[in-house]
Amino acid sequence: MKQFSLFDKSNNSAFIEQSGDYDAEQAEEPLLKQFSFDIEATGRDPLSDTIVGISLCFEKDRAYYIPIRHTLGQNISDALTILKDIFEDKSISKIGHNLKYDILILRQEGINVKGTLYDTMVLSYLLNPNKPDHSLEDVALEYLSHKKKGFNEVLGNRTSFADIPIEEATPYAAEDALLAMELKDILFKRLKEENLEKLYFDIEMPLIYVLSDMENRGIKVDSNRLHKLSIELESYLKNIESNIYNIAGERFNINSPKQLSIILFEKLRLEPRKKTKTGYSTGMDVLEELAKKHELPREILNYRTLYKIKTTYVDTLPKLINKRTGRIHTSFNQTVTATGRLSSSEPNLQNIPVRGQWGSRIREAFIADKGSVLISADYSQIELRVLGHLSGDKGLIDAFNKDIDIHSRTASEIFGIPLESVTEEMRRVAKTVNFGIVYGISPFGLSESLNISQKEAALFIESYFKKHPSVKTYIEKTVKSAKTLGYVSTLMGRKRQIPEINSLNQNIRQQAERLAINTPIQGTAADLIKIAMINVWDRLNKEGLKTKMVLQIHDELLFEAPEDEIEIAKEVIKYEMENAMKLSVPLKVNIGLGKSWAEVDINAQTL
DNA sequence: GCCGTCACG
DNA sequence: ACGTACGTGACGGCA
Repeated sequence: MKQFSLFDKSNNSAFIEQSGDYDAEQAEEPLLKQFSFDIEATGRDPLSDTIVGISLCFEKDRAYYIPIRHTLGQNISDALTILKDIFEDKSISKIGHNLKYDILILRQEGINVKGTLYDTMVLSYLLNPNKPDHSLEDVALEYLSHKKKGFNEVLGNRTSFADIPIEEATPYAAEDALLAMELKDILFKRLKEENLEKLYFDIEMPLIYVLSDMENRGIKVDSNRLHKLSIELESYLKNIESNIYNIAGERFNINSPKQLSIILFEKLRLEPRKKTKTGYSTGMDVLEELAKKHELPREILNYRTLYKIKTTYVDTLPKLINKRTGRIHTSFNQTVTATGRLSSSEPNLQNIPVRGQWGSRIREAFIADKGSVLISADYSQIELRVLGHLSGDKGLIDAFNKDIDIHSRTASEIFGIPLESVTEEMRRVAKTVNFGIVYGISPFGLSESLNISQKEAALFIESYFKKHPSVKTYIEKTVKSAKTLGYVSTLMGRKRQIPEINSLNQNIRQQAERLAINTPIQGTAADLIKIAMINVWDRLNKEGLKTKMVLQIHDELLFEAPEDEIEIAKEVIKYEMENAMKLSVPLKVNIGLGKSWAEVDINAQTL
């Protein structure tokens, strides 16, 4: 006798249906086109957890919960074998909330999900990328006015979902599948109304498969190397710490900006430069200035650098090495940023240090598997190329067509000198100007980051726009359109609402205008690399290569390739990235190669 | 749980 | 006069 528990929405209760035999036909239903599902697991880590049960919904108002590894109650042990066929059937669409998680956990069970996905979390994100929370609880509340119990609420003081009696587990689990089913219709209808269907099917939906593959693969990290680094950092920190106490004439908590303020601005009577909400700023730019007058700020800066490196990276990364795989598996979040970029967390592998000696030494610990190498491929000046395309600016297009160093070119323009006469310093200034343009430049912002007067900054901006009138009109056109429509969009039609664009408060309005300028540029670059990821991934699969995409860092992709595949992998990667989109400027990708991430960076520079 | 700080693109 | 570069995530301090 097997148990099949059913949740019936009409009387809002769950019950256990006794059925003589578990009938696959009954669950599958003939002519099944789509179904929604949700997996309950032992914890929250898809690479270590096992499935406790699965809820399934084939039609609205009725969902099933299939206990697979419940401690309390009978289980249907062959359910996964039966379900494998429908999960792997390309012609059956899968509906769920955060399907990347379910795909990952099903893979641990040997199930390779295929076919069209309707991910209500991703759908909600595309409809409103400003929404801070796309959890099922929050999306159901917004679109269905339905208050759903949180997982922890249901769990209570029990440790695992498996410890919840089936009678209690069923309504909770079944509700998730039901909600996803209901939300799919509502969200998808809205998606079509907003003309976001193509963006979903061409980019975000296939990307779910790519990201789950990357997370599943992970990256190898040499914890021995990091351990040695930690010991070295520890001794440096001890020295700097006692040096700081000597200079200050007392011991205090260096990590407390509040205590540091007292030392700097009261005891030593140094001049405060900036205020924060809570007091005087002790940020890097301020300490950099103060360092000219006193020796303490420099030591604080040194301390902070090393402390950051040690606590955030060197000591933390080894703890996140997965026991089963021996590798680090980050989460790539697809529904976080307002612009369409990905983010990475637990750990964030998109902000691993790169500058200075410590950057290299940390990246030396990111290594390829035995017999493989790491290949990095990064887009050169992606955002400025996107700006060139979006604005149609002749100067930018010409520069990229001729493959001229763009910052040097800008320098020659804003300083009014020939390209050959541009100095390193002028190039540095021009680089900042170029960044500023992409961020929605203001004289204040530019003056702050260049440490010049607002007047001088305004002159740079003026001369830039004189040389690039199309960029100026493009920016004006974008802001104007944002004011009329209330949103801006990327080349692929991704939208970001800018509700503050018509604010009467000047500060808020100007900030909104900068978002309106920056979002189409940053967002189009995000669209572009996402397309490249999908195309590279497809090609690698189709050609049966073992090369694996492991990281995305906004304009860079990192791969792990078997040594005998290096040449073909490089070719596929470069080609697919440079041809991800046909723009009015060429796309350029630099390739680096090495046994560690540090080596890859060095090689990329010299290649 | 927020704030300041700082790592990355 | 005011407060301002765009997008993230993680850490320690502190209430």
